[in-house]
Amino acid sequence: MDALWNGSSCDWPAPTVIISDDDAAAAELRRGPWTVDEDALLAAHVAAHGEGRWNELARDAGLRRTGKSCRLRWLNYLRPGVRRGGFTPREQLLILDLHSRWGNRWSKIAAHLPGRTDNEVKNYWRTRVQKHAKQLHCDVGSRRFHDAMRNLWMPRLIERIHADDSAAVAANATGDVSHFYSASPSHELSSSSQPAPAYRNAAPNGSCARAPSPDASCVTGPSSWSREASPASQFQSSGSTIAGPSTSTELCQNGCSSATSVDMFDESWSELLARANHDDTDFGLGETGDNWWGLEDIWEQPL
DNA sequence: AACCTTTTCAACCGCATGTCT
DNA sequence: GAGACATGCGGTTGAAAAGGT
Repeated sequence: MDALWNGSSCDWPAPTVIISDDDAAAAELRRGPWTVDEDALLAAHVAAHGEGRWNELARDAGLRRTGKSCRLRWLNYLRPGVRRGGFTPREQLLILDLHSRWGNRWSKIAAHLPGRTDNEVKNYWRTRVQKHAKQLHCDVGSRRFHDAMRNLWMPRLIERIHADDSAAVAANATGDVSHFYSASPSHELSSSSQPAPAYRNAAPNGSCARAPSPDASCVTGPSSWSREASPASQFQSSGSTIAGPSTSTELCQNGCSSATSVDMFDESWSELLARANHDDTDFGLGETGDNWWGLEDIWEQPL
């Protein structure tokens, strides 16, 4: 295989690779980071011809990329509504909850986080959550770690969510956040009356500035509130009275308007470590079944 | 300032599944 | 039904950025 760096108008060039001798003139495919020109080309062709048939699109657009690469670039970066930047506390809470239910079903989890991609969720889990499990000297699938999540991190997230809500209310001087905690599952992504999400301004400290992008903002297009129908009904609490959002969709919808993004682990970790390192602390939990830290349980806990 | 280590995340890979002929 | 091709998914990689010494 013959790889070489191919200069371009981008900040950094992408290498090209010869796939096989049989592919003759069309054999050179670019790999690595996408250039601004490539992004523009891809976006223009998707706008003109729609998504799908990626191999054909790549060929027609003159992009020396595989169809797979084009699809990935579009879905993870160029697609309208893609959000970038740190996860809000609500999003973090939702990820923890949904992962406890579904495991590494990243695309399924991401589907409940408007504008977030499976890649982002997956990266979050691997870099943040697994890192802290490692610090605890346990596996993310272990009871010990689940208990730590349930008793320290998730309550902290909820506290933070409440604090953010209160701050938002104070700022808006409306004095009413009851809609945030409505037990009704009617708050769906497709709501046409959804106000412009505040998350457009929520990207923390330039976290979206790394990759070459034609778009300086961290949202590449219109909000994706109505992007898809969400199976929110499966998250409704099972008849119990809960203090928080009744559905994950609701949780995320509200969370996406949160203006802050903080890794709550960082805030509570010294405490967590102190407790966890004190022999085999079990955090005083009894057996709660397979779903150790589902949202329904968390919301019912006194803070 | 220079070097080294760690963290982050975009992009790639292989495999599974779906769709078309 | 079989084969070819397209698409989607989850795991992994590697380079840039950030942090530490």
